[in-house]
Amino acid sequence: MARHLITSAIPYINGIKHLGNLVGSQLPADLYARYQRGRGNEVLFLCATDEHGTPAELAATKAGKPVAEYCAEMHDVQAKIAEGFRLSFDHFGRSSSAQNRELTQHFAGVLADRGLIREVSETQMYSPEDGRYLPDRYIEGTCPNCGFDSARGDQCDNCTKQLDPVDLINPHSTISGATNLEMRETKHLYLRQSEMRDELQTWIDSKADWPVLTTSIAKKWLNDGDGLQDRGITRDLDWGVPVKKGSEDWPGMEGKVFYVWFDAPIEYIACSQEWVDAGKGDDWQRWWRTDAGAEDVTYTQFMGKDNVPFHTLSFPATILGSGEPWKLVDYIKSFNYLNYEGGQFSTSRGRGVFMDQALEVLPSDYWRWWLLSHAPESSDSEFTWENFQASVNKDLADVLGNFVSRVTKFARSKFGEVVPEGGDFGAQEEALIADLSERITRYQTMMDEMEVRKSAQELRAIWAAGNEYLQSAAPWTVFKEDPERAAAIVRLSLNLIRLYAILSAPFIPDASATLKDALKLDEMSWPDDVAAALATLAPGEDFAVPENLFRKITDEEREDWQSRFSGKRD
RNA sequence: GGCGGAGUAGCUCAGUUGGUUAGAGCAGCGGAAUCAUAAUCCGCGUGUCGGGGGUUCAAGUCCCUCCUCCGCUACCA
Repeated sequence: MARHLITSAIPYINGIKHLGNLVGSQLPADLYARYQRGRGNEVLFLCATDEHGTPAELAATKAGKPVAEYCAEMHDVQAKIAEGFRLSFDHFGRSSSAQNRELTQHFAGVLADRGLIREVSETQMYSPEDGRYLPDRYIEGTCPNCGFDSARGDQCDNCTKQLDPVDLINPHSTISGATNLEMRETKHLYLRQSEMRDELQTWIDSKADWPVLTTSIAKKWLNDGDGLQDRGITRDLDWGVPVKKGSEDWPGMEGKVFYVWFDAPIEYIACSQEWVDAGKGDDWQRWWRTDAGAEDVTYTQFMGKDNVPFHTLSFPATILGSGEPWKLVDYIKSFNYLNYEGGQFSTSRGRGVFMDQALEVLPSDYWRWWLLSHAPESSDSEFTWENFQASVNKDLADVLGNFVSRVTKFARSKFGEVVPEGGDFGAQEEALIADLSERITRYQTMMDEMEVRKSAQELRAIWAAGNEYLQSAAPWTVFKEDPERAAAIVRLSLNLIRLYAILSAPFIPDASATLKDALKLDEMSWPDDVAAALATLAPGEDFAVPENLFRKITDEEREDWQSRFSGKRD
C-alpha cells in the first residue's frame, strides 16, 4: 500500500477565499487525496490557516478584536466552509499553534547552529502614529520617476518602476495616513539561501517531471540577477512566532517575530503534530522523518503559482539546511489563475464568487465539478456563468444524473426495486467492459499524473459510455420480446451506477454518497477488474430510486447570479 | 524594463520528441429512440493554428521578429 502525504497551500486567515483560490490549491489537493484513498492507499492530507503577518493584525484591528481572537474566529469560519466544500483534510490546523511555534523556533535554532543565519542591521520605515514598522506596500507617496501620486513603496503602479520607500516624495502610511514617518535602524535575521543555491539548483534540475510552471519559476529565482538572494526571516511585529534559537532567547531579537513565510510552510509539519495531539493519529514522524518511517512516503504539494518560490526554494532551504532527516517534497503541482467573467477575481472589490456565497447558491458538487473540470493548469482559465450553467446542466444533470434516473426508474417499473435476475451478458456487454477497462485505465493514469482537466474529461466519457450502451441495448424495446435479456441489461446498468459512484467520488463526493445509499452499498473498493466490478450487485439485492442527483440551472438563475456577483460583495 | 505563461472552430480547451485529410466537449443543423430531469444516442466542422519572415522533403509543432493578454519581479501573503 503506497503512502501519500498531501498538503494544500495554506490559505491566509484574512477573510473568505474566492473560487480562484479554492481551485488553485485546496480543491485539486482534495481530489488527489480522495482518489488515493479510493485506490486503497494510505493518505495524510493536511491544510491549515496561515495566520501571522501584518494583514492579519490590520484585519483584526478593523474588526475591533484582539488578533488572536480574530484568527480563532476566522479559522472556524474557514474550517466550516472547507467542510461545506467537502475538503477531506485529515486535519485543518493553524500556523499559530503551539506546535508550529516550537517547531519554527527549532528550525531557526538548527539553521543558526549550522551557520545559515546571519544578522543584518537595516533601516525600516517606522510610523509612530501607527505604532508599527510599515512593510513597503503600506507606504504610498508620489513617484519620483513619473510623478504618480499613489505610488506604493515597493513599486509604482503607474510606471511600474521598482521603488524604495525612501525614494517616495511625501510618503504616508496607507493605514493611518500618517506622514510623520521615520527611518529607524533595526536588526533582522536572514536565511542564507545563497549558500544553498547549488544544492537547490541540483535538486530542482532533478525534477524533470514537474510542471513547467513550477520549475521555470524556481529557476528564474535561482538564476535571476546575482542568483538566489538571502531572505529576511524576521519582522518587527507583535503577532507571530517569537524569535528564539530553539528554546533559548536570541539576544538582540527581543520583541521580534519570524516572518510569516518562514513559519507558514513549517506548519505543514506542525499540522501533523496537531493531528496527533487532536487524537486523530498516533504517529506523525512516520510521515515526516525519513529516519522514522517516512522514506516510502510520496509527498505532493498543491498551490497557486504565486506560492511557488516559497515551496521550491525557501522551504526546501529550511529543510535541507537543517541537516535533519525531514521528508522533502516529491512533486509540486502548481496552478495558474482563474479569472472571472473577463477580468480578475478581486477580494478587495468583491468581484467574483467567494466560497461562502458559492455554497449559498448551489451545493458543493456543482462547484467541484465545474472548477476541477476547468482547472487552470496550462494557462489562466476563465469562469463565466454561461459556461458554468452549460457544463453543470449537461455533464451532471443530463449525462450522469439522467443516466441514474432512467436506469433506476425503468428497473423499478419492470422489475421492482430489486436487482433483476436471469438473462445473460453478450457481445454488447463485452464491448462495454472492454471500452470501460480502457477508459478507466486512462482515468487512473491521468489522476496519478494529477492531470485534473483530462481526468474530468475521461470521467465524463465513462458516464457517457453508460448512455451509449443503454441506448444501443434498448432494454425498453427488448423487454417486450425477451424480459430475461432486459433483466440482464438492467442488472448491468445498475452495476454501472455503482461503478460511477466509486469512480466519481473524488470529484463529486455527495452524489457518490447518494448513489451509495440508493444502491445500499457497503463497500466501494476500486474496480481493478471491471468485469468483476460490474457483477457485484447480485440478483435479489434491493435498491432505492434516488432523488434526481442534480437539478438544472435555469436562465433566470444564471442572470440573477451574474448581476449579483458582478461588483460589490454585500 | 527583466523573466515566465498564453494567443488553435461561435464558446471552453486538447494537440507527445516536426510527418498522412488539425481534434474533444458545448452551442448549431439533420436523423433515431421514447426508459429518463424534453433528459439520451447517431451523423454533420473549408478554422489565415495572433501577424510576418526563415530552416526543412515536411511546421500548430523548430529559429528570428513583431503584436495582444496574463502572471511574477524577492518587505502583501
